[in-house]
Parts: sequence; structure tokens; C-alpha cells
Amino acid sequence: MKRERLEEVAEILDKRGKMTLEQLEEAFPDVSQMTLRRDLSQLEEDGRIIRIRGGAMSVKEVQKVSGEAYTKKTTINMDAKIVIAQKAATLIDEGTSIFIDGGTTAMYLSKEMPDIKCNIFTNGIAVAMELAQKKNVEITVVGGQLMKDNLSTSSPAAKEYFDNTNFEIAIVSALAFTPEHGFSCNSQTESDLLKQVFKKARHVYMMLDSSKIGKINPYTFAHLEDIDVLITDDVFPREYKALFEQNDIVVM
Amino acid sequence: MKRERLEEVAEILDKRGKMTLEQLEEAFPDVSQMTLRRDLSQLEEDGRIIRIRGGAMSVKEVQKVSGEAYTKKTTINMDAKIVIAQKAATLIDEGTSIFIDGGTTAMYLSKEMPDIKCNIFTNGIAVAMELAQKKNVEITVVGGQLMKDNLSTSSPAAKEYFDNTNFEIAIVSALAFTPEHGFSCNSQTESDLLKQVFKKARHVYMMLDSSKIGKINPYTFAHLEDIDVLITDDVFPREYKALFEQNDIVVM
DNA sequence: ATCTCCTTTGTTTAAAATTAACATTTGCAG
DNA sequence: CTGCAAATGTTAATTTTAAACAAAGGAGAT
Repeated sequence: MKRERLEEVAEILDKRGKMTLEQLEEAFPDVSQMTLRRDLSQLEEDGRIIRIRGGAMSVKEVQKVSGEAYTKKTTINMDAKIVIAQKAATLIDEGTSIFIDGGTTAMYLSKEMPDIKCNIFTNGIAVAMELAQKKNVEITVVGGQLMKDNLSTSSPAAKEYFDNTNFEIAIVSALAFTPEHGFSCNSQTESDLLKQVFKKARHVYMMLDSSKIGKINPYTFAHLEDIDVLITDDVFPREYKALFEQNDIVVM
Repeated sequence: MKRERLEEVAEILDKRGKMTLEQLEEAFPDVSQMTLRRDLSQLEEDGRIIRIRGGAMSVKEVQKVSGEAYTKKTTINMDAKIVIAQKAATLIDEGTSIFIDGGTTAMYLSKEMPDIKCNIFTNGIAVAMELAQKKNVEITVVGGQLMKDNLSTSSPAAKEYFDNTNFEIAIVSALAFTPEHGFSCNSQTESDLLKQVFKKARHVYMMLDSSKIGKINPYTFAHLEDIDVLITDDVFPREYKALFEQNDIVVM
């Protein structure tokens, strides 16, 4: 009972890097806060985690935080993104061929993903590194120039790149969405890449947390008719939900 | 005033590993607790320390504390590799176009590299992530299937990939070398990739620590005549050094 | 110099998190 | 079943933190 929970706590912390006590309580609804505190104490003694004010973080995360110039971006609407990523993770079936983009939501998705046999294509190198830990996942990285802000690559040669490639699903996210401008991002070449991906993908899943709504970015890469499923959080406005459903999009 | 104090706080924390706020107050008697708190906040944002309840600790300390629990790999001949990487780093000039492979030595190289304006092409995603921290370095990642053991990509499409690309220098390392079999690695596609790179590179630098000598791996990608400079450690056997020099290779 | 604006620092106070202490439950050997 | 010990829950006290505001410097402009 205790032993297992300790393992689970350590695992989830390894996955998410950093969690508040509140988040831990949500993850373990049937034990008290005090118990979780005691668990953290013990894990700390074992050197598996570091306890920080408000919660705890994994050792890996410490190294990451100190290693990179810590981008604040990772924490904007993080909870919503994790929920969305978890949902998306359940949609991945064994043996499928999938494209995943290089955004932060995709990063969470790759952490939450089950370790099943499948082929993943991605343009995010952080995503690729994360997935490399999964034994059964075949990974292919899309080459190209690296954008340092989001660690994703894109290349004008994307077209040829995907000539002989097909995806069952493409799971992507956008930086912005409005009904008029569709889904947009901030890089021309990334936009081109995604358009190319959509052509070769049987289904397109869009992960969109509600903070993106009403915003506009310079490059539109998809409109409502291009996507099949929308995965979002629970504060997603009702009128938008209706709008998506009118366009035959499944909203989760 | 503030700047210096921040430095001092970071230093003393690095030294002592872990301090409570009380201890910090003793160390800095002429500022208020709140100021120290604010300093810690800032250092935390910069990724230099980790704030814990009651005080703070240095990143080093975290690693030490957790060191026992976490297995450290990539230590095979690490010292030699670092020395080689440092040497190689000095050979990179501003404004050049360079290919770097995805091996562990290349990883150290990317850490040691100066942050100068240049174009780096690599097939190592760990290398790419490391380089992403350098503001002035333009990075292009070679796409392809990801090999999980060394986090490098390679693709049969390498040929087309490099059609319009040229390198001033290619800095690569091999997994094995013998005079008869040349430089070899353990992946067919990576071998192809490197051969392609050599065609487009003006100079080829080989980083080879002495542990690689006398070993054979399945795929030879270069012979003595293909390389221009050899960067190695100081226990490199004399007879091999002579051999290289006979082939007009500069040995460092 | 004097003034203004902005940053830094200090102080007080409210909020939050943590621990301690004690009560309750659970599992299990005898 | 009984009693003990480990695990967990609950509450209250303690400690730590952050927020808000006030004061003190510091740099540049006039």
C-alpha cells in the first residue's frame, strides 16, 4: 500500500518534473495531504526527489532547470496542457503511425504517452529526446533549422521529406486560434511543414488550451475544416465548442 | 550593490551546498531577510540555485544528494573525451559552417564551444539541444530515424539532404579504428550519412580517444586518406601517431 | 544643485505551508 | 478475538513565505 504509492509518487514526479502538493492531492485523491507529505519526506531521504516549498521536484528537473535558461513558457497554463496531453495520450493505439509537433503541449504528451509499439514522427527535438526513453516507440525526427525558443525544427524541404510518408494521426497544437483566421503559429516554415503533414495524415487532432483562443499569430496553417478532433480543457468557451461541433469536429 | 551581493550569495551557496535563511542572515548581516529572499528568488529564476523550505541549496548539492540513487552513465573515458572536446572547440572560428556528429564526444564539444556566430549541422539531438543555449549559433538538425542509444538521427535520404550544403569543417568521431579497417561505426545509415558529409566538407577533423584504437565496428565510413586532422588524448600510442602523420594528418 | 523617476531595500501584516501532537484506522501475528 | 504496531487522518501551533506599502537610494535631465 505505502510502498506502491511511494513508487507512484516518485514516478509521476519524474514524469512531470515538478508538482505542487495540490497537484499531488489531485493525483492521489484517496489519501490525505499529510500522508503525501510524509511520502515526500521519505523520498527526499532516499535522494529521489527534492522537496521545495509547496511541493517537490524530481532530480532530473533540477538539472534541467539549472541547465537550460529556464523558459517561463513551460509554466503558462501548464495544468491545462497536462490534462490535454493526458487525454491525447489515451488516443494513441498500438501500431499506429503518428506525427507529433514540437510544442510544449506535445512535450507533455510525450511524457504521458504509453510505451507501446508505434511510429512517431516529430519536429521537436525535446519531444524526440523524451520519447527516446520509451523502448517500443520508433522515432523519426524531421530535419531542418532549429528554432531555439521552442526547440523545434522546420525546413522548406518538408514537402519532399514527406513524399513517402503517411500518418494515421497527426497530433498538433497551435499558438493561436480565431474562427476567422483559423489555427496559426509564428513560423512560416513550421506552418508549411504542418500543412504538408495534414495532407498525409488520415486524422488530425488539435490540442488547444483555452488560453490560445482569440489570439492571432502570423501564419495560419489550418482552418476548421482541416481538423477532425479537438482536445481542450474544461474552461473552453461553450460558443466555441458549438462552433467546432458544427464543423463535424469531435470536442474532447 | 545588488549585483555583487547576488554573486556572493550564489558563491556561498555553492560552497556550503545548503543554507537556511537564518544562516544567510548571519552571512549578510547588513541586509534584511526580505532582501535575501528576493535575491534567492532571482537566483532561482536564473537556474543557479534551488529554493527549498527554509532556505536554498545549490544545484551541485542536489546532484550530490541524489547522486547515490541515480546511475551515472557516459563515463567511459570521459576525461579524455572532455580534453579532446576542449581542444576541438578551439578550432572553431567565427562565421564557419560546420558539421558535428551525434556522439558523446561531440556532446562535450558542444558544451565547450564558444558562443560565436557560426552554422552548425548535426545529426545528434542532444548536441542540438545543448547548442540551442548558444545565442549566436545557427543550428540545423539532420532528420531521420532516431537511434535511442546515442540519440542521433540518420536517414537514407542523406544524399539529397546535403545537395545544397557545404561545410568548412566536419568534426566527427568514430567508435572504432584500425589501420586496415579505417574508422567505423555501428550503423549503416550513419555511415552513409558521414560519407556524404565528407564529400561536402573542406576539412575533416576526427576526434578519437585512445580507447577506440584496435577495435572494429561493422561499418567503415572513412579511411586515413579521408581525414585531415586527428584530435586525440595524450596516451595515444606513438606508432599510431607516426602512422597518421605519414598520411599527412595533423595530430593534436 | 534640485527634481523626478525608477530601482532597490526595509517593515509590517496577511497568507500559506509545514510540522507536531494526538486520534483513528488498518493489517496482522499470536 | 485481541492487542500491538504501522500507517493514516485531523487539528492546532509554528514557521516560512509573499504581498503591500513606505522609505531610501541613484542616475539622468534641467
